[in-house]
Order: sequence, then C-alpha cells, then structure tokens
Amino acid sequence: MAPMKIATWNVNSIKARLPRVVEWLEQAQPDVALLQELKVTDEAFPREVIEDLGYNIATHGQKTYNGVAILSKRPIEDVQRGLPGDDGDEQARYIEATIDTVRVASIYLPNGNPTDSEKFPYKLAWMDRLIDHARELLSYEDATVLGGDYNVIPEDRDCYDPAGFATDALCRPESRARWRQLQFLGLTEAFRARHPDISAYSYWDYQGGAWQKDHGVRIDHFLLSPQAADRLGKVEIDRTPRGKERPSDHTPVWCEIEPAL
DNA sequence: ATGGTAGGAAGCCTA
Repeated sequence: MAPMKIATWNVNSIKARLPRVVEWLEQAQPDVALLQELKVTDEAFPREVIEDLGYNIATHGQKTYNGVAILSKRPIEDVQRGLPGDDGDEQARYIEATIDTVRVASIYLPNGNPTDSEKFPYKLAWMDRLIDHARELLSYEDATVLGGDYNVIPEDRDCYDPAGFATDALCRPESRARWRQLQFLGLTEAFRARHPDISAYSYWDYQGGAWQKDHGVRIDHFLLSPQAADRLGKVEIDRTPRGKERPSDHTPVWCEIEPAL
C-alpha cells in the first residue's frame, strides 16, 4: 500500500491563492493538505473547486484573519475545531481530525510580533495550550501528525539572518523554549529527522526581494507522535509554488507516513 | 531609523 502524503501550506488567503492551490493539488497530489491563513468564513470557502479535484474538506474559518482547513482524499472523521484550553479565544487557528486512523491537525500558531504588545504573551499562552493538548494526544498512543505554520524558527541555522531575528517573536528564547518543550514530550520534528544538517526555508517575505536572495526562514513544521515517527517516510520542502505568479509568502512542506505494519 | 510588499476591509490592521 502507498504511503499517506501529508502536506502543510500557509496559503495567505484561499481566495487570492485559489489558482495556485488548484495547480499545486493537481501536481503534488497530497493525500492530506493542511492549509492555514484562509482569511474566509466557512461559508465563503471555495468548496466546489477543491471537491472537484477529489478532496473532502473540513474548515475552521474566520473573516479577514486566520482560518485553517484539512483537505483529504480519504474520509475525514471526528473533526475538532479550535485549540482547547481557552473558551474566550476567538481566533480560528486550529483544526484536528482523523483520517484512516491517523490524527492530523492544521495549526496556525500566532506570530507574536511586536513583542512589546499583547500579541507576544498571547503567542506564549497559545503555545502552552498546545503543549497541554499535545500531551493529551500523546496519551492515546495513536499515529498523530501536527502540521502547520508554527511561527517558530527552531534554531539559528533555520534563518538567513539569525542576528537580525534575535529579538523577533519567531526566535525569542521564550518561543524556542516552548518549541523544545513540545519535542521533550516525545514529538519528532519531521524535517530535522530526515535532514539533520541542511539549511532550508519555508517562508520568504514579500518585501525586499527576499525570495530572489533566498532570505528565508523555516517556520512550517510537522511534529509527529512516536507511532507516526516510526512510519515516517520522505520529508521535503517544495519550493516550486513560491516561485510562481502571485505566490503565497510560504511554500508547502510535505511528509510521507508509511502504512502500519 | 525607516520603509519596504501583500491581503483584506474599508480607509488601518496583520504579517
């Protein structure tokens, strides 16, 4: 049996990016696509176009900001919308579901800049909630894949200009400490597991010709439970969509989960 | 020290 190819992509508006998303789905053929920054309500999501490509869809949308989705060629079951731990959190940044016994989540972790605003403590509190929830997910001992835009640059080698980003919310020690905490729970970072010593990026700013200069950062990640990590196949960053017309500022990252023995 | 670009909503916020 074929592996399950799971991709994550922050599309920066599903409406503006629809032609890019369609051509990418046709070419990359992921079994599961985790999308972030839809910037639409559930009602306004362009379902038909994507369903016509053979995908089931679960969305957790919001007007103007945020919004996450799970697309899957196989049935989507037991959908949970929103990250547990704060009933007052209005931001649509988390959706989780089961596909073929694999629990998957699409995560849009808060950016946290500027760090002297309320946005930074919101990011850190959100990460604390994610740690709590990941601990619970791990207790089920299932194959679990938490993919998305984590807005965390794990290490200096994941950034084109570590000194320039030192005080940025994506690099701040408080953000990185929580990122490490997630891994200390027993989660495996898929890209680093397969590529222990290369620098590669998943996001390039629209400004200043960052793409042309390869001034990027790696902030889109997969975290895997032990049961998923045991089945991990290839992990790659697909730079092709970032080089197209009217691109997202992020490019897709994908991993393969091999069939259970 | 500032502004550079993109998207959305509506003339400012988020990234």
